[in-house]
Amino acid sequence: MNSTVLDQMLENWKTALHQQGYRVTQPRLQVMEIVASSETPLTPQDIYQRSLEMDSPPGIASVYRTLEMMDELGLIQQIHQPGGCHAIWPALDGHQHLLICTSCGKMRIVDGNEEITAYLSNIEQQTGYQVDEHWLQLFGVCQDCS
Amino acid sequence: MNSTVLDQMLENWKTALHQQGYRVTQPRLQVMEIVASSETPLTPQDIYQRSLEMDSPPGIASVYRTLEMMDELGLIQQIHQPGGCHAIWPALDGHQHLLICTSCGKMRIVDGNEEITAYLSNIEQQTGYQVDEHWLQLFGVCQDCS
DNA sequence: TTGATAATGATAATTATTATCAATAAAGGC
DNA sequence: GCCTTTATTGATAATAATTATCATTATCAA
Repeated sequence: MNSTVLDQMLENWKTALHQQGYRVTQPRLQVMEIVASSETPLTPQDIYQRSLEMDSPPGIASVYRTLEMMDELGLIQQIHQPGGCHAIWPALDGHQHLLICTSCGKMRIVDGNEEITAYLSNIEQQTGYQVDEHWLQLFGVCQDCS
Repeated sequence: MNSTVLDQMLENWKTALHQQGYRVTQPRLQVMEIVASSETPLTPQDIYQRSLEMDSPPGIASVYRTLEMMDELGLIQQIHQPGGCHAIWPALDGHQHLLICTSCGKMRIVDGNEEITAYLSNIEQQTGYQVDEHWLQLFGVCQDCS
């Protein structure tokens, strides 16, 4: 992310805060700058650690508060990585794609793996990456709940 | 998940433990039964809470230990839900699919959204669910790292 | 410049997870 | 079926992450 793009992103974010009636404060700017300029996804703790190298760094509580606000405004997204999260489900045969009802929590397996496999091959060719793993999870409302 | 399927799953899991030299203990069976019979993904804490209704429930440490073991054996998978995890990334325009290098952590956006959109329509028709949200994340090794 | 108040920092409280270690129970050999 | 070995457990301490509290501070509209 080059400097111009970064500046643009920060400007957009500041505008979003203003539009929603949030104050543009020093701690918020510091967190936003770290998030915008990172090459990799960062945890709140990562962000706090990096902020400590700045002059008068924000408190840890402000880091969390700023991230929560940015999430509400849709300025950031959460990235889910292997080894990260916590909910458990039996591993049935092979790789599966899950459809979770956001109302009742029920899950079901969806098929159509061939289409995804084809999609992944395309991606590998386009990017030169070797894709070892993928997650596809769908969230929606089941017939019982809608 | 009906009773026969559940029993079969528990049998398979017990066999897996034996084959890997793990003992089949009461606490492990209790955790496995809860996981196998649940209609929804459960957190370790959920599982612990449910276990408290059983006779001589396992300690919380055994719940974590059992889940860790089951994960190593591939008996369970982790489910990642909105609001759950912790790594942060700027939300760029619209919905995006992310390709993360498991070696250096770098991310890139992949395209091909049309294919995924078509796939999702199929799913909606097949299942009757209204799919509101989806996550597709790819993990692999980038050219620099391989 | 000032006043109202949103936001902050410091820190306490809460929650989740992992580590420790003496006591216990699973499983193979008899 | 009973021993013996030792993997596993439970209780709990330690660690880590997140959230809540509240007096003080800084933003920003007037």
